[in-house]
Amino acid sequence: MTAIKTTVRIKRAPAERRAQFLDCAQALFFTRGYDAATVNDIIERAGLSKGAFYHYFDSKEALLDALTERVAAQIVADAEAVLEDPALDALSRLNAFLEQGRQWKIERAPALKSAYTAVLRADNVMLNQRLIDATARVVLPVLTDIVREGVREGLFHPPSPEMVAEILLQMSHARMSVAVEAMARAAAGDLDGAVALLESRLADESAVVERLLGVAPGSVRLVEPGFLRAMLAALS
Amino acid sequence: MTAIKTTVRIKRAPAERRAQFLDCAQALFFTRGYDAATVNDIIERAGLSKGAFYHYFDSKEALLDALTERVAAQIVADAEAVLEDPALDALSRLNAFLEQGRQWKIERAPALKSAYTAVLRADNVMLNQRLIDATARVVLPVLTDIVREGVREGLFHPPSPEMVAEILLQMSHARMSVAVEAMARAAAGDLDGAVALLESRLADESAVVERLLGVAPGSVRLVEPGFLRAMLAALS
DNA sequence: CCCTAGTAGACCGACGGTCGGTCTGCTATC
DNA sequence: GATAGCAGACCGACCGTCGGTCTACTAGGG
Repeated sequence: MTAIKTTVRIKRAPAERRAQFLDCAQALFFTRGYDAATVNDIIERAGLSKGAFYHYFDSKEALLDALTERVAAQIVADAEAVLEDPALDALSRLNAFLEQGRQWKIERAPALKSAYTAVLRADNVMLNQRLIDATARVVLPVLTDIVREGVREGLFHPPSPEMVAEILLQMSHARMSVAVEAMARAAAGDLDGAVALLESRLADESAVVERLLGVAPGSVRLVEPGFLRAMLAALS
Repeated sequence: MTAIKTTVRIKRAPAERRAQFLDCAQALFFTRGYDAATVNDIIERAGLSKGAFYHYFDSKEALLDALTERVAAQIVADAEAVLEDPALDALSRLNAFLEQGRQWKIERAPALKSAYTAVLRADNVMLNQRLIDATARVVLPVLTDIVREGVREGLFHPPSPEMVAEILLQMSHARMSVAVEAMARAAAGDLDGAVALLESRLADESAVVERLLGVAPGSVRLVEPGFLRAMLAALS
């Protein structure tokens, strides 16, 4: 009846296929957004079928979970060296961890702008929330440990280590919208304004963290001289 | 062919109809969730038609916006007396504002439990985010003003008034999940554990705020003796 | 040692059901 | 009779399902 279409079939290692779907989904989710990117879009980009998709993932949402999980796992993997180094005291470890984050941003600078704006779009809350949750699950324990370590070492004097770690993380999430605003300004030609905006935000954050940890001003390095300008210039 | 059904038509003031939709949607969104509650569910509950729905709202999302806007507006309206009272200094105003929040919770205690759990469900991120955004838009300026006022009065010494206000708000949002956990414990019979959990959380938050504002411990009243126990007992 | 029947599971794509949204036209009111 | 308010049949897009196909591998007979 219906003509049987014989398509070329290439078989690959399952893990590879999964990754292939995840890669395509990531690209689409971070540009069009989670809702706007349909399963058909994903399979088209992957050059695979509906059947293949649902062979590897129970649902579109399950794919999102797998994706955010992968991102979160990458973060701790990158930071492992810093987190395990026994030579560091708590403050150095915290600063090294923050530096790691800056490094991470430099490496993926090209993708960052579209990712940030995509994630913050009103119709893309799902992706944003899942990313926040997934990263929080892995980063929050790490931060809490560092703060507790600092307390043991007598370096930090926070009212509550857990709350301070939580606030540190929340501030970095809230910072995204400021970063988007800054990138917009930079794109509009106002590089100085953009730098100033983010710099003052980060200065405020630093002051808050230092106050909470009970350390001297300037101890916590949220911002590195020149970093913001280089970053914002590269992104516009 | 199909028999024409003549339904009784009741004419009402447009604002009233709008409110009717909003009421029904609110009830459904806070129980089933935003995605799960379909437009058909809403119009069925309201006893009205698709045509009526799309006569008053451009889309389902527009309805959500209107709903969150209404909630946010209610919050400032309730708090206006406290916010305008010129007799209060900044610390008293802050405490009065927090007390107002507690009062608000007592009044709507019956709906709170289901609302909290519904809002925090993974598949209900949209509702949660819109509520947070809408309330932030109205509450953040208010909090920032109070903190700035305290600085002028020489009562507060924050590293950054804006950041402190932001943190205050974020903590209260993050608190929701702790509250849900506490309500679960209370429902499981462990009222003491539930009270202890929330009490320690609020103590930590108070300590953080006091440290940030540079005021004496005990100055900020996030928790009132007996309030938590009464609340949790009523909810389980 | 090769050849082949048998099997697991990777992969296909038409189809179903649901849901947000549109459109035509009726109806009560002025 | 004109018009705003409203009814509900209808549309298209989407997610997820399902019967089935095709490839790679394995086991056992020649």
